[in-house]
Amino acid sequence: MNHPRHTIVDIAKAANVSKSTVSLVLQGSPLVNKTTREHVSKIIAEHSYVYNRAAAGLRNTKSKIIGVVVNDLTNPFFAELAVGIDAEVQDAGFVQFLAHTGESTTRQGQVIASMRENGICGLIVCPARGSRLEDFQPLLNNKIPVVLAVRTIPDAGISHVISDNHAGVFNATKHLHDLGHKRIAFLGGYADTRVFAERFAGYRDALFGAMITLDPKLTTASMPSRAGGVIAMERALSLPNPPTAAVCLNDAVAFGACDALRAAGKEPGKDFAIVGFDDVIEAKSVVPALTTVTTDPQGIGRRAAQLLLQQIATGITSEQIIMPATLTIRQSCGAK
Amino acid sequence: MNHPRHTIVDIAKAANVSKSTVSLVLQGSPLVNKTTREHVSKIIAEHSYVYNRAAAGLRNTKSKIIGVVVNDLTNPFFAELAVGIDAEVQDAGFVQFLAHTGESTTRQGQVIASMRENGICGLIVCPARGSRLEDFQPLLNNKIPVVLAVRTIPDAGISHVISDNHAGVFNATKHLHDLGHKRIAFLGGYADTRVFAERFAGYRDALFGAMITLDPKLTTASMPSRAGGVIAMERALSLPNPPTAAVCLNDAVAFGACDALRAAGKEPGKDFAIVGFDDVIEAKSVVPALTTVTTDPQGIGRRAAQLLLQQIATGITSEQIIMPATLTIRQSCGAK
DNA sequence: TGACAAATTTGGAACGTTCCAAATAAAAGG
DNA sequence: CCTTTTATTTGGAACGTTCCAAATTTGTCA
Repeated sequence: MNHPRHTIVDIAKAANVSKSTVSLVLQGSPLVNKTTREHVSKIIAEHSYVYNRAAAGLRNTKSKIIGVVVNDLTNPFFAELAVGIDAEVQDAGFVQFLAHTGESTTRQGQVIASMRENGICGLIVCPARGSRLEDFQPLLNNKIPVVLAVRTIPDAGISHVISDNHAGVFNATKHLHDLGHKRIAFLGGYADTRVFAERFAGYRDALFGAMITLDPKLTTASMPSRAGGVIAMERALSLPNPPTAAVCLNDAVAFGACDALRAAGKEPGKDFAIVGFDDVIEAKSVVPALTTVTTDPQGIGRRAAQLLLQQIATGITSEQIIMPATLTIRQSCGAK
Repeated sequence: MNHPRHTIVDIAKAANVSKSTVSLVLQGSPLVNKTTREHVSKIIAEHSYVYNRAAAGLRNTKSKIIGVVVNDLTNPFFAELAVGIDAEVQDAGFVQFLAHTGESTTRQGQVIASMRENGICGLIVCPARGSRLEDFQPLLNNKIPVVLAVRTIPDAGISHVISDNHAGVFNATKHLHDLGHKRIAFLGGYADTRVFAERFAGYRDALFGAMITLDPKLTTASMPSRAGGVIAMERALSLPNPPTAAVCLNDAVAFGACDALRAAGKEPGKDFAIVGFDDVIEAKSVVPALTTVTTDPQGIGRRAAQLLLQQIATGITSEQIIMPATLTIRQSCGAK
């Protein structure tokens, strides 16, 4: 039962044809005669021959391997994204190297280098915080397409697929205003990140549209995590004239904000309106269910993969795609 | 700025040495003179040369690529598992193909075949439901190590790393009994799966140890999902002599069971004790926080990767590893 | 300084494919 | 039946590396 690994030459010998013919059969070339093809195919199956793609790639440089680098697979949002990419990549007959960086740019550099040595023909990255254009320049210099997903790098001109942060937060803020709130906070995140800038702009513009002057005290930066949410909310509640509602940078911050509210004896959704961003899976099962901005991570993944595959096929043409982000109203905003 | 892709020969030419010397430098061989090494290294850096691992692999067959196949990346449990594998694999200087099967054995077959063509030297699989030994036989015939994670295939003798389902549920059941419960249900899952069999055995044996005769009516099979949990609990509650506590196949079922309890006007943790299995991330943040069996998916992943790497290095020796599963007591069981 | 040993460097074959140009076989046309 | 055309098949070079055996350089010691 222990078959040794066969090569195209073994098959050729067994089928009594030349290796070229076997190669042709493997590629499904129309040049080879029907009977020959059938005969050779049979031998191939019998020998449980395995095609060696690496060897093939040596001649014609276009591999069918793409690299996928994700900053945090543990986060359901990014896991969904990876699944979306995977689906598209598999359907196209490609295979993917997937690596997790845990927000480490060092790790990111290492895995990208390794993937390059292993001959990827394209790369999809959710860049780790602090990534710079230089981190991807070597790829681009070699005309290896790169697509950034979810996060982008300012002014780099690299293709990307991100969600509509501005519109999402704009609508979330507007919704809170429509519910009658006048003092709406913006909680969590750090101002030097792209995501913060875009979401904050949505908040600012919605307030402007509602004729509310922006009170800088109502914007509290913090880590974009649950712990950060606690801190941000505590600070907001301690203001002389505290807010009655808050838009949070993301769902994790929103959960933390709820924790802090309860600790202060307020019930989220009743005494205070909370909106998140991302619509992670817990959002709908938590109590009160979180009103949040829904993005479609699988969709972003699919789109990023499509974009990359297209660039691989037809050469590089940078393209920026913005995916819709819609408000999903649940209990935490207090809407009926 | 547009560097073409250089080869070892280009470097040799530029450095005025033979390609063999460059190869030696790349491998960090002690044979090459210090000055030469430095000179060549400099040229390599200047030319931003990228090593071609595929070409190298052509001669010495041992690639540094492993395949990872996961049935459902969307499930945080498996995402964590993937991260654990990833960490170990990266540290060992390997790179991984990762694919998601979505429980489709067809998809699984395709990706494994594809990975094989791409020259993986080992494979870690969380097999899709319904996987058979034959699905992995070709790999094994070629002496490519395979490690199953989380799920196993009966009597296949393939290496695996799973968690201690029996002990986990045994302790969970015992805990409920210690809290005074006499009628304890076992909810969710289908009897023809391995996981069900093992967890159910833990339940059965704990009851036996507590001198409680097993009432078959208290075991309700259903889909191992939240929806399945709802159905299973509804059925349990409709019994003439309903249970007062339940061990659920996994956390998803437990969440569904809570939904059904509330629908029936009972509060989980107060009027009814619930225990889950897996300790998914939501478990601790949900209300009431879920008492559940904690496994360490990252740890399982790491261990599986270690096992695989060891088998790759030293040849195949099948090994079965069982990782501990401990009870994490929170609110849903009603313990003080 | 010459002989020998040790250290370093080097061509070329090999790995499993593809692709080209050329060879061969089969079919068609006169 | 011979020539042309068309259909099929086929060696060999090439891809970028490694590894071996052999060549070359350097160092040591009498």
